[in-house]
Amino acid sequence: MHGNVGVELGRRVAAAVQAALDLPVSEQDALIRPSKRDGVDYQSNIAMGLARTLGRDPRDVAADIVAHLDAADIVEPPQVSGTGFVNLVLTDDWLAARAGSLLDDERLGAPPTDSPRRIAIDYSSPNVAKEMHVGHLRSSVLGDAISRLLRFAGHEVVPHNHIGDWGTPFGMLIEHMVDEGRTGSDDDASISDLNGFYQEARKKFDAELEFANRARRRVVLLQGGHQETLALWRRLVEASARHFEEVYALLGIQLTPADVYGESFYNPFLADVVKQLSAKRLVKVSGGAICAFPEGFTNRDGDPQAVIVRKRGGGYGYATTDLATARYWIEERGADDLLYVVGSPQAQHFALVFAVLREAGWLTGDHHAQHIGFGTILGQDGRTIRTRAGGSVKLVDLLVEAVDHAARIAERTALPEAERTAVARAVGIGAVKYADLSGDRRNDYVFDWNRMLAMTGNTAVYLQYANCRIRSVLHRAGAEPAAGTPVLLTDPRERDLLLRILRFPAACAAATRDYAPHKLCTHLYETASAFSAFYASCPILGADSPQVRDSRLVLATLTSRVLTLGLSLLGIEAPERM
RNA sequence: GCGCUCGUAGCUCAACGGAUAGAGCAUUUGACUACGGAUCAAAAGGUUGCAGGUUCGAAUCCUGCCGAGCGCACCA
Repeated sequence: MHGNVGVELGRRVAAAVQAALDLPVSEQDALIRPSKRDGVDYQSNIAMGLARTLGRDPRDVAADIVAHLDAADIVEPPQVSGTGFVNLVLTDDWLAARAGSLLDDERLGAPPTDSPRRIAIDYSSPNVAKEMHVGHLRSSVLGDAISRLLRFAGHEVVPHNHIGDWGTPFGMLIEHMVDEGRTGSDDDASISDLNGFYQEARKKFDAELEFANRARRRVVLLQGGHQETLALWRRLVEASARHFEEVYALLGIQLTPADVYGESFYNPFLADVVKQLSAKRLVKVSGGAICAFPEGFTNRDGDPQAVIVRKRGGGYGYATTDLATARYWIEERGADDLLYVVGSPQAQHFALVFAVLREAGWLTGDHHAQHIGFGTILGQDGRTIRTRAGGSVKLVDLLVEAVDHAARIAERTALPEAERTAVARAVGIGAVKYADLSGDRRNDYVFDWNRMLAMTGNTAVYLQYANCRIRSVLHRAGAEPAAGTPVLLTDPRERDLLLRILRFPAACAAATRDYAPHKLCTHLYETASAFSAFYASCPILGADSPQVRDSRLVLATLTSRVLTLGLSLLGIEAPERM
C-alpha cells in the first residue's frame, strides 16, 4: 500500500486497464486527480484518452475499467460519470484504518524516494564586505525550504553558499584597510560596519586616481597569492562570515560555514576550464576575449551570443566561475543534479552556462541542471524595495522589524517573558518566510507587513495559531492517543479533515518535484481550514462518548503533526503556545 | 530587434490538459457564556488581456496582437 493515496489508486486503475484492455499504462497514465465534485474524493480521467485510440465510446471504456478494478478494500463501488470520468470514493473503514496507522508514522505517510540522488544546491550567495539585504532574502528562504523538502524526500542534499569573496572590489577594500590602519589582529570589530566600510572605499576609489591605481595593484597581489594581502583578505571574509551566521541564525537558515564555497574557492580551476574548452575547440578569440558561442543563442545584433570565459585583460568573469563550479560538483563531488536558486533575471545566463557545460560534455543526459528562478520583492510603490533614502534595505533591520511587529501581537498573551520573546521571533520570522514561500516563486510580490502578519487567511500566523489551539486541547486531554486508537467518522467534517490529512504526502511530492514550496503552503492552509471547521462543530473533549472523544483526539493529533512537520519543511517554527 | 517570465473576482493569490475556474482580504448576512472568537456558516463578486488554432475537453498547449517586467560581451 503506497502512502500517497493518489499513487495507490493510480496503480489499481492501471492494473484494471491492463486487465480490461490489455494495455500497458503507468500509475501516472491513470490520471488520478482529487475531485471537486461533491461527495467524490478522487477521479480517474484515463477513459477519454483511451477511447480515442480504441475508437470506442469513452463511457464504455470507463465501465470496462470499473468492471476490472480491484480496489474494494479502498473505495466504494466506483461510478462512471459525465463523458467518461471514473469517480472514486474512499470507504470510511479504509480512511479510519489509515488514520490509525499514521499515528506511529513519523513521515505521516510520505514515502521516501526510490531513486535518491546527490543534489548540489546553490542558494543565498551574499557578498563579502557587504551587509546582507532584502535581495538575499528569497534565495535564502526558498533555497532552504527546497533543501529541506529534498532531504525529507530522501535525497542527499549538498548546499553550497557561493559567496562573492573575490575580484576587483577586494583590491579597493584591502587598500582602504591599509590606509585606515586597520591591519592589527585586534581590529576585527572595526570592520563590523561592513556597508559603511565598503562605501568609504568605493567613494575613495571613484574620487582618487592614486587610490584607484593602488587598489588595482592590490587585486594583482591578491590573485598572485601575496601573503600579507591574503591575510587581510581573510580578515574581511571572516568578519563577513560572522555576519552571515548571525543573519542565518536569526532567520533559521541551515547554511553553515562548512557550506561556504566562495568564488575564491574555484579560482584555481579557472585557467584549466578555459584550457579544456579550448582543447575541445569550443572557444575562439573575439574582441580580445576568449569566448564560447553555444548553439541557439543570439545577441541583440542577431550574432551568436558570446559567453566570455576569459576577459581581454586576462581576468575571469562569473561565467567562468559558474562553469568551474558545475564541473567541480559533478566531477569532484559526484553530484547527480545541480540546482541554482537565483533570481529570474539570471535565466539567460544559466541557459548559456548549461549549454556550454553540455557542449563540453561536463553535463550529460544523466545530470539534471536547473535554474530555480524567482521574482523580485517589491515595495508598496510596486518598484524594487528600497529604504526612504533609496538604499537597499538591510536584512537584519527587516527581520528585527518583523519580530517587533510580532511582539506587539504577543504582548497581550500571559506567557512568561522568555517564551513571549521566542514566540515573537517564531511568528515574525515565520511571517516573513511564509510570505516568501506561499506564492508561486516566479511571481514578484509586494512586501506588506499587514498582509503577512494577518491572523486570518493563508499566513504563517494562522497556521501557527491553529496548531496552538490543537496543542492546547491535547494538553488538556492529558495524553496523546495511543497508536491503534479506533477512528470513527461521525460527522462530514471529520471525514473532510481526515481526507485532507491523507493528502499530505501528495502535497509534499508536488512541492518537491516542482521546487514549489507554495504547493505545500496551500495544502497546510487547507488542512488548518478543515481543522477549524471540524473544531467549530465537533466538540473534542466534550464529545458524547469516550470513543468519539478518543477518535477526535486522533484527528487533532494528526492535524498538529501535519502542520508541525509541514512548517518545519518550510523552515518555520510551530510554537506550543502563543 | 531577439529572447525569457508574467497578465485570473475590487485587492492579494490558487488551480498536476478534465466536469459548474477556487481561497483569503474587503463588502453584505447569520451563529456564541467560547475544548484558545486570532472562529465558523452563508451570500454576492469572472467573457481567465484580445483574436485565432489544436483537442472529446484549454486559465493551462500552439500562433499573432495588446500590456507589464527583466535580460541580451568583458560587473557579479
